Amino acid sequence: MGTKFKGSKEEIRALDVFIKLIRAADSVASRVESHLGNIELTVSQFGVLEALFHLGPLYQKDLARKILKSTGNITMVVDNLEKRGLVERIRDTEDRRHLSVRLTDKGTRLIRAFFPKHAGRIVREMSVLNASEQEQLGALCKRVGLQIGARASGRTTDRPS
Amino acid sequence: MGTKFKGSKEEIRALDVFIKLIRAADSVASRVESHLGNIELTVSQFGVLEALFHLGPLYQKDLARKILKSTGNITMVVDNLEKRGLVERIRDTEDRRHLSVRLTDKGTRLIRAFFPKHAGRIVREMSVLNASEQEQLGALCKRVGLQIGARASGRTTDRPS
DNA sequence: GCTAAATAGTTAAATCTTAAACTAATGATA
DNA sequence: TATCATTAGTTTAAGATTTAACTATTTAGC
Repeated sequence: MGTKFKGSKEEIRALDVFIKLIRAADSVASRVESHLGNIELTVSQFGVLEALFHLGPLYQKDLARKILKSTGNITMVVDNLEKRGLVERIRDTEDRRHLSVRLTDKGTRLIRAFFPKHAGRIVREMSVLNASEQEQLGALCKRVGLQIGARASGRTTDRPS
Repeated sequence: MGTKFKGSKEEIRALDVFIKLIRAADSVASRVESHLGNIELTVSQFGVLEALFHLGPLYQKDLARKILKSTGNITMVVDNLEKRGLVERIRDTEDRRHLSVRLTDKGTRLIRAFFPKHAGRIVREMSVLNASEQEQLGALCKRVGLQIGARASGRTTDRPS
């Protein structure tokens, strides 16, 4: 990237990788997510539907951790999905503090019809790398992401698994 | 990650790399940027100061491309930096549509004093990988980020360089 | 059983962000 | 020069996000 920073070899290398990592993620994500507008979903809304689709009903707390957003934000995201009849909240009878969020039939139909296109986009994005390169990238990302002493990812209490 | 998605080997691999890439970038960025609050700068504000520090005066258009934000957003970011006396706008006499943004002395002192700490954080983040691993990661990120047919990164007309 | 601490979720205020409409300036073309 | 298209930047409206304060509920210790 164009950064004309003068520092040690080590610094230059680290800064260069950092910016490439950030830009790659941003660029891939925005291409993959650019079609969400077609079904009137924000990235967060889609993330919630996707999580519920693959994992089944989840508490809002767990949704927040999954999509890397604050619990305050989840309240609004789920509100908006609920207004459109795509998900419903169910108060847990065991522990009444918990709200379980689950897909309605309408929500299930939407995500089931749409997810394959989404997955296809991701496959296409990643296809510039062959299988072994993809695995290398995944492994390296996992290591820098996990980082010893990693803090809350800026939000809530996310801990990449 | 916990995604219980059932698909082809290829799909599973691509989705897995995708989520690892997004999460790594998010997690590293939020740790590196978490200290910006100490000097009362947002991520975008810091990005502008850093770009001006390393590249010299830039037009707002170029700043937008550099920090991956819309030109509308740059107007506000530069407004806020200008209010604090960290940057100044200079109308280009050749082409009066352009506004050149440059660091004031105060802005230069701030970024000069602060940047080394920032760079240190990045070096520390990346130090879980050795030099050759860092270079591998950088090269792989560059390839997926550039992607053939890459569109606007969601904003304006950014094209990772 | 009470009380204190912890947890899940909501609300409100502040900020950031974008998209789209708009203004101003430039360039191209006749 | 008159007109049309393009470009840089600003403004506005709508929405997303976070933090912190708040409510409701549960758990643990006494």
